[in-house]
Amino acid sequence: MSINLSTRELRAFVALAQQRNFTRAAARCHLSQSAFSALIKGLEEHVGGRLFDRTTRQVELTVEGETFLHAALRLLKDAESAVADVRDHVARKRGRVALAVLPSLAAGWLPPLLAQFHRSYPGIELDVADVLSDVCITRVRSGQADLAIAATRGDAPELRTLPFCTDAFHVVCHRDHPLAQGSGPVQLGELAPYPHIHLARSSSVRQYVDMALYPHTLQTFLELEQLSTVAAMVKENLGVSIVPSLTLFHFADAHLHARPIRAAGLKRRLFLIHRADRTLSSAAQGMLDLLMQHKPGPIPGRPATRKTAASRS
Amino acid sequence: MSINLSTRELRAFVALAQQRNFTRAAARCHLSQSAFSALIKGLEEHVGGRLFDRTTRQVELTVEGETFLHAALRLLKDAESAVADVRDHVARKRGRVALAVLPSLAAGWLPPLLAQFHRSYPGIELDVADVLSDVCITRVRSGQADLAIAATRGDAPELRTLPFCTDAFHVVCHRDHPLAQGSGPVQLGELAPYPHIHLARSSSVRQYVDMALYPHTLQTFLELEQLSTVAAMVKENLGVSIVPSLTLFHFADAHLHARPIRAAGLKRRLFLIHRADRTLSSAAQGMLDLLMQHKPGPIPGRPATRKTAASRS
DNA sequence: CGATCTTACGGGATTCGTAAACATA
DNA sequence: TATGTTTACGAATCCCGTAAGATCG
Repeated sequence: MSINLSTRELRAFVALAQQRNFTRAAARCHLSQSAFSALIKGLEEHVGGRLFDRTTRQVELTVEGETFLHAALRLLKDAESAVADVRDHVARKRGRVALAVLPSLAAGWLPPLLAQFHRSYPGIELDVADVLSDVCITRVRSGQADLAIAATRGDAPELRTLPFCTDAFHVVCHRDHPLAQGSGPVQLGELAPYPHIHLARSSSVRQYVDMALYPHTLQTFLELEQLSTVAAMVKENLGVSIVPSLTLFHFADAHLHARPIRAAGLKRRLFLIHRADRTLSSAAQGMLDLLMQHKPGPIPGRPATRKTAASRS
Repeated sequence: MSINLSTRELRAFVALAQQRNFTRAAARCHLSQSAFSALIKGLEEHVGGRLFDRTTRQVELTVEGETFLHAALRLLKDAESAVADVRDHVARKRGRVALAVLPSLAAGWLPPLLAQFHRSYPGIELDVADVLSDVCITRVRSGQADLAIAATRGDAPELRTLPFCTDAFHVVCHRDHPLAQGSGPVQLGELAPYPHIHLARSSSVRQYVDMALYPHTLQTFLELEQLSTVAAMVKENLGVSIVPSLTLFHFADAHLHARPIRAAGLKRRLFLIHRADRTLSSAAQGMLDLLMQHKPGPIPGRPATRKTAASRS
């Protein structure tokens, strides 16, 4: 019933249809003329009818062969492009990688890495969602993202969570603020007296700080959505703000001052998350390798140089 | 470089992609599990990358495999339909036959045969050109028609001409005309005294008659294009007309009378013509067989019953 | 430990190439 | 007769199935 048909047969058929000569077509297929003849004969039996009219002097397509020629050409083209597609994807000449990354990393640390990735694999489409941790994880679970970098572990069984890096906190203030006197680390307790400006959406920062200060609390003066707004407010000396060290690039301004906070355990851990039940595409694996090689170092804004690559076998 | 890919491999791939289990997929392909495993392995080497992630417990498509699955499904469908196309054409379930037939035959003798052909092969499209001999032959030479029935031989080397039948001539006149006295054959000489109505376009008739009468000639009274007009004129008793016997059905009328003409060599020969350098399509061969089996007999309007079939091996 | 995929290996079918037979212009 | 296709046949290759090995849950 359902027959077997190979691209070799199709190529032989097309060669003969074009050359109209067994000997030349056989040579083009790197076959002896007799093997080629047998191959065509077999193909004709497969498809169930003669495809060529042949005398010793002339080889011509039959009407049926002519209709088959069109199909054969298209099949060959499609088959070759299908295989080329797979090869291109494996070779990272084509493909797509979708990332879900915390906004703090997405704006500061990620861009140069994406640029590097794009230089290496210019054919790969990139899709970055700069979203908060739980959305990052949701995206990976649903398959919308291949990789996520989030501040929480992915606890679903189908997810794999790799420790990525740790992020400390800095306090930022106006250069005229009392805290701007020194440039070294400050104790968390020193911050209590001052009005604070918080980033509402990244409530995880708030939780970390509250936990570390307990039973003391900070004076919340203002809650904002955007880090850049926080920076503007601090620049007006309306208060100080505790921010993840990786977001300090938002506060690179002559009127602002930043100091690291020294407090036991006051740091957040970031994780790289992907699905465990589906291997990463070749392109996504390449992205993972690159990200792991360039984890943010302990000093924000200065990439670590030691290699901690995880490579596919 | 260019690889070999067979529908067997594709079917195996699709089976595994759907079953996600080597053992079951192997069974579906009527293969041992080990042979199936090797086949998939070979396919993966062919396309140049892993298509499945497999542990002993789970078999899943890789991202690359998923893109390949779409292509594989389409390739299989196309390949099967291509083969089915050829088989349908060979089995005369589909196809097309183009005929070029003299108008005399096309209107009277051909229609019931086409009806019979269509009953036998309802999927075959038919194209009939009712044109004069030289156009018939031109159409076959140019490939516009598969078969022609014409009054002249096709003398080009790429044409094959089969004797088809001979056609005598009748004289038709009004029932009140002197010639209507008898019903048996008339001598050609008996016609000379009467004014004649000729069919201008089928000048071959004229040539035959002139040749047979030489050195005498007929009194040409009127030249017309359409046989039906000739019939109408004769019905008004404006003259008599010599027409090929096969066209007598145009003159089946109570007011008209027809008598065969007896004259040595006064008959035209009809030929069936097709290209010799291209075999007929299966459908056209079927048509040829049918036509040859039902050649018009010596008495017009009554199909011959003896079989003179020419069959393909 | 059980289910499942992979590897090893002998036997069998397929396919190849050389050479002779055959066909057509 | 010369060119080109088909047939014949031994040899190499490929593919299949059985059985043992490896791996994951």
